[in-house]
Amino acid sequence: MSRVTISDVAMAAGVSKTAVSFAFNNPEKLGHATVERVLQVADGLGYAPHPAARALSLRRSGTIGVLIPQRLSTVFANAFLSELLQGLGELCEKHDLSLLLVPPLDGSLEGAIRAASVDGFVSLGLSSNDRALETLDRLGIPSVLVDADGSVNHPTVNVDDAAGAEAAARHLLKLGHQDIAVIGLPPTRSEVGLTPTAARRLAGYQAALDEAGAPAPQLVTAGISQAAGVRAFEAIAQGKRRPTAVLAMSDMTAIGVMTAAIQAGVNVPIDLSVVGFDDLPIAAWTNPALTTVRQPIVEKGRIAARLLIQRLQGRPVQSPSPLATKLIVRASTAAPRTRR
Amino acid sequence: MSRVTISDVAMAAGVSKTAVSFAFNNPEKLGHATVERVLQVADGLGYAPHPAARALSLRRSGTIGVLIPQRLSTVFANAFLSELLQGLGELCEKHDLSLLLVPPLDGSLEGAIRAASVDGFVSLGLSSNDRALETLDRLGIPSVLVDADGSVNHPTVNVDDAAGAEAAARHLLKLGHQDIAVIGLPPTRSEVGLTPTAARRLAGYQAALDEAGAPAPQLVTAGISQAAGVRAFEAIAQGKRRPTAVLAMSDMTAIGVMTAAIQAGVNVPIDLSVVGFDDLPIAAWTNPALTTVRQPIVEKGRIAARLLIQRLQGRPVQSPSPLATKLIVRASTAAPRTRR
DNA sequence: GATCGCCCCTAAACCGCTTTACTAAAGCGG
DNA sequence: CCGCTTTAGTAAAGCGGTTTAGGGGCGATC
Repeated sequence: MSRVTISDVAMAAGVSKTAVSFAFNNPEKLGHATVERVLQVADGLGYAPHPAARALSLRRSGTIGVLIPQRLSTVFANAFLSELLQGLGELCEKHDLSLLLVPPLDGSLEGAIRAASVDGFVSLGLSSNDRALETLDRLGIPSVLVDADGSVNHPTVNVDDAAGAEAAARHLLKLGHQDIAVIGLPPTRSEVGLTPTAARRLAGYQAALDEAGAPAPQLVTAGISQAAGVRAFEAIAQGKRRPTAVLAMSDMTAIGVMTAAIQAGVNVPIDLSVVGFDDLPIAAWTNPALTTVRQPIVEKGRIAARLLIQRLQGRPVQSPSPLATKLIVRASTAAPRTRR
Repeated sequence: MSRVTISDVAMAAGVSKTAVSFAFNNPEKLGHATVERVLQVADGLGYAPHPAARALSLRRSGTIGVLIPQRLSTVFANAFLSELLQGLGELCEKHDLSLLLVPPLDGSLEGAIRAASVDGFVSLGLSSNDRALETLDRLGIPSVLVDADGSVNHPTVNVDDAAGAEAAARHLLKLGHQDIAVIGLPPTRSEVGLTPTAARRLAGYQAALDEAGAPAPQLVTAGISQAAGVRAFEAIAQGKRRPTAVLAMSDMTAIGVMTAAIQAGVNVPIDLSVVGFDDLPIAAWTNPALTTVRQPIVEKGRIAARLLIQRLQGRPVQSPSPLATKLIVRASTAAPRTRR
């Protein structure tokens, strides 16, 4: 009782395999009556072409992979990926493509890449020296990079992280903050360095602080989860000089910091200002509502998908210029309580 | 400059294709030296077995599909799927499986099912009369159902929706509410009726109301997005008799209702109590924090993945009993302002 | 009446891998 | 030195589709 194959249909309809294939894919090559009959028989038998066989023969799978440098349980705890998938999904559905989530396999992204039956990849947060990129190139799989370094080989979709970060830092400086802590994103995997986005945001913060002659910020690294933010707050709170403001590179981390701060009796924003990054939907709903840097994540997904689809169709593509970011001031930031 | 195949490696290493295959998959069948040499050559050439060819030959793809009855852009606007994917992802990564997102193709789930190269499906929200289920059966693809009707053919993972809903309604009744509106989930696709979860929750609400002898609730149907919640509030507000409380079947919808209510100058919870369903992380962060029914979504994903993996390994599985739900009382519910 | 062209349809090659069945050579006990 | 078991490797047959090249029939053309 194994699967119905094309041969079964051919036999039952009294035609060749070719005819069956044509009936589905090139009906104009066959007489009208034959097409009808074949389709009828196929339907009766419950025939569906085997996707892997089809992919092998056609040299395309109708699937695009989303290369995710972290474990799914980690990355789905942050709505960033959900937003991106909304954008990707929109375009993919329009072009009858499926999305394959490709996280590291046994810790190795390269292994996961090799094993994935996809026509192309949308890769997240890869730095240009990542070996995964090399693997993609060697296998010749078309790829579009999101949140990456500039790459010569691949179209890349980025936002203006530096400008956004700079605006965030300026906002705090203008409010009068001097003691600022920065909560950075960790490297996504042990073997690679700072994430491209993290590097750019850090540079943005730094540029604003330098320009204002502010002291170097305390730098803590934390994951992208709320729990990581809680730990980051604890790390900061232990320091000898308590900052009056925190710049976080992710909304979820910022929320974790707020949670922990409020829990510890610290008033946000009076005693501690907090700024996030991303402007996820939840940012508008926290209490106090989160001041953060908005980046158009859904749009990023749409653009990435569009570029990849264009590449798959053989059309030339070029990277768009970085998308604009925008500081959204809400209630989690205020002037520090006292300036001495 | 096409892809390096197993033949290329065989030729370069001076052995047969069989030997190359063995070197990767059954090294013990070959001399140690040969294995070494083949692997060396393969690595030098940048060889990776073609996934589709492998899938065709092995009759397994190493991928499990997540059957999603709605468009990705819709469904990812609600954190439910993210949570579920955390659970699914956890188990899948452990077993070296990838996840393929399978939304309807041109509106047809069945078409999407046929086209997906997967070893099994985790299907969301399918009612037992859904034609998609029939398709799954005919193709003989192992499946596990989540949030479905009880099914004889497939293991099913459910939560105790009715009890959760009943608890939510009781909570409102105990506070003194009599005029209650229910915001139901819409059918996921036009051709099917009420979602199984929606039906069970509705039954739960109804049971509590009947028991208390409360009047029949006003019933509005709205999507699972915040925007849908906003529209639902507007629909309710237009009615002649304004309810003092709202039971929503989804947190996002509930949040939309709160947004719209507050926007319209209605005080939540004083003038309007709102109860959600799911207890997504965001529910704790809204202002006021949302009273809602907690269901263990991540755990649901874990269990579904575990069951499916067991089925794929040929081990017998049986549906677990429905997982417990729990009413989480926060700040969005209170006694109605005045009882006449 | 032979030739051509057109319409339908098919045989067979191919996509790239796995695996069964088999062979040649080596090892070994008697 | 012979027959028997291992060892090390191979040829070929799948897996289930698509596609190229071509064959048979038949009406139109010359």
